[in-house]
Amino acid sequence: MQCHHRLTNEEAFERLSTALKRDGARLTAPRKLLLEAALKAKKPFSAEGLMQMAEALSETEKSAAPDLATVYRNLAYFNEIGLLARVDVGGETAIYEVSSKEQDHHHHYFVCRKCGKTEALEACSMSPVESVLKKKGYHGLTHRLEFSGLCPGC
Amino acid sequence: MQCHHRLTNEEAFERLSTALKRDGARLTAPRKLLLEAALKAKKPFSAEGLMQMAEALSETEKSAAPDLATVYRNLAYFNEIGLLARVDVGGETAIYEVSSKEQDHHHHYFVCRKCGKTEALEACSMSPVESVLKKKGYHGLTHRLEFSGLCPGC
DNA sequence: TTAGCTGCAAAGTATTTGCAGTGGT
DNA sequence: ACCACTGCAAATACTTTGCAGCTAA
Repeated sequence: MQCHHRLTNEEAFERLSTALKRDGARLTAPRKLLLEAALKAKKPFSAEGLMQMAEALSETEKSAAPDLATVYRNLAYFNEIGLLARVDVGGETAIYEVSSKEQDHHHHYFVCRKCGKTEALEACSMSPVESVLKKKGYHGLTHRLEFSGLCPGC
Repeated sequence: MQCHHRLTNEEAFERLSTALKRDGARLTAPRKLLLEAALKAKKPFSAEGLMQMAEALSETEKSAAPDLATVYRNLAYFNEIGLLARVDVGGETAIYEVSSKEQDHHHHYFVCRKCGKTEALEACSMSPVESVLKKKGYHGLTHRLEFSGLCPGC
């Protein structure tokens, strides 16, 4: 199993247009700009962060930067259709990242209970739980394994 | 490996008093009330939720219910000393639960990306990653495995 | 007695919502 | 033309912080 293989731009836009058609939703300029910004991101981002990235892009394109409320609304939509995945790492702000190509994509983190330091881990171990979920009717699965405790310095 | 074996009340209070001594901190009435409330909880709780539970208890004891700010301060302290563990399940509010007896305690959840429905899972699979972390100097480890996707109804 | 802790109130940050106007399809 | 979507602004939710008085050790 492979980790961290994100969707390509083409795959992402195709997934979006399929969902849009299905939902009777529209491909607006802010929507497109936000997805482009998300795809360029090298790290998970917050709503605020995505808006700033879109802001930077909007100078290239002729459109204006999207409003924060619009960012939140689209983040929710992208998450719902599986384009982005919400990643809850200890902090107070919700952060997102582009979903992986594989259904069984997952992430490993370590979060220090004291200083909040986060470290990404490499090792992978696929859980047998996922197959149980699939049998129950869950779909579009993603999973995340997070460790917490105290880091060497704390 | 066993799951969901929470600390007993005695163990919890002993862990607290040890930490208090070490930190030069004090066992105050609100602190005690909050821990008692947390220990009685049958489900993970938010700051608001813990305050309400403490409120209920405070009628039995003769003390008053703690202020919300005090709840947040103690939640942070309890989390730091490993008495409680912060559990980030999709939502916007931080929730906590009483830590397990074992160091390698973990939780399995499924969170629906659309309706937010959360389901607790039973299966366990210990990750080999934890031993790597221990070698690196991390301690007081806990881990959590969370699945997300769409539930049968969505 | 001396800090740590608390309640209260105010500030700060994150996220959501109402609404009138704009723009995809 | 219809209706989803947007920007703007206000509302809401959550969490943190400052401070003066209280109290455990």
